[in-house]
Amino acid sequence: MRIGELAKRTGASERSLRYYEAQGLLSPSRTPAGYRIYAESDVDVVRHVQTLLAAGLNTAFIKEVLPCMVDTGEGLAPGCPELLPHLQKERARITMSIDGLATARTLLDGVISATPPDNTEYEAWVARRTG
Amino acid sequence: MRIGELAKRTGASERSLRYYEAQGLLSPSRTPAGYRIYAESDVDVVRHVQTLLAAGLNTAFIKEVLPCMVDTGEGLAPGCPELLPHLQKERARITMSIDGLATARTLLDGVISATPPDNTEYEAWVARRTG
DNA sequence: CTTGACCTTAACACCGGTGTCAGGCTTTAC
DNA sequence: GTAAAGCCTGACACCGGTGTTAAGGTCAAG
Repeated sequence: MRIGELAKRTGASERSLRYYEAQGLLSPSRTPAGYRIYAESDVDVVRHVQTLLAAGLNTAFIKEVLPCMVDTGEGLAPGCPELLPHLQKERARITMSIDGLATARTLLDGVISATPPDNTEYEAWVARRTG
Repeated sequence: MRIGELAKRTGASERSLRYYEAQGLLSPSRTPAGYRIYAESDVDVVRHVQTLLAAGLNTAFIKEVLPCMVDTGEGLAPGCPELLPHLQKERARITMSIDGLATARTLLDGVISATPPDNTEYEAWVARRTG
């Protein structure tokens, strides 16, 4: 498929897909005219990239990890031992991050539940905004 | 206390503390010479700021929320009704973010557990690095 | 008086993925 | 043949909190 379709199917912008390629995360083939042609499996690759990017991993590390995430149909391919330390560091960072987010959410919950049950003021505010 | 002590007690850099002030999150008093003097309660304020910043809220919104987080000793002060919609939006975003992080962690767990039990190569790599 | 720790403001730079625009080529549809 | 949609490369800008440095003021201790 071409870049437009991949963008639609993954939700990634064309800009991002080209960026991923520049970082070595994707290697689409090309038509004689230079158009990028992506394999069906690239849909999953992009999804993985999106997930890991959102989790704070950078493209350099994702590039190293991706080859270890090739699904051979029967589980994952044998992993990359030399990546293990960094892999575990990232995992720990993600866990810390989740904890921080949970703490922040609890903090917000406190504020939310402390909001006066009398929400006259809020309703007036909404009425003002929505005209 | 002065800025150096607050920095030590909160882990925030002096740079960050001055930035928070510039954004209206802190309003320390000043000595005649211009030194910032922080109240004891500012320690908690900074901790809240750190928590919310780490959760992706920006300083502009934190500035609005902070007054609603004044602990009156007996629970929180009555909240700010007009903030409720944004508050809930941020809460939802945090929850989405947690979900995304959990997904990423599961993905990494797959790679980690797919690493060959034979870690000869990794040990050799460690030996090489640690000399 | 001087040294050194601590403080002040101001300015510049960075990260790193993404938005966006310009100028131009290719393919598809009519 | 022509219009429209799609794709190409390249370049500039942004976010927004933080690091860092420069040039200087303040203050307690020796």
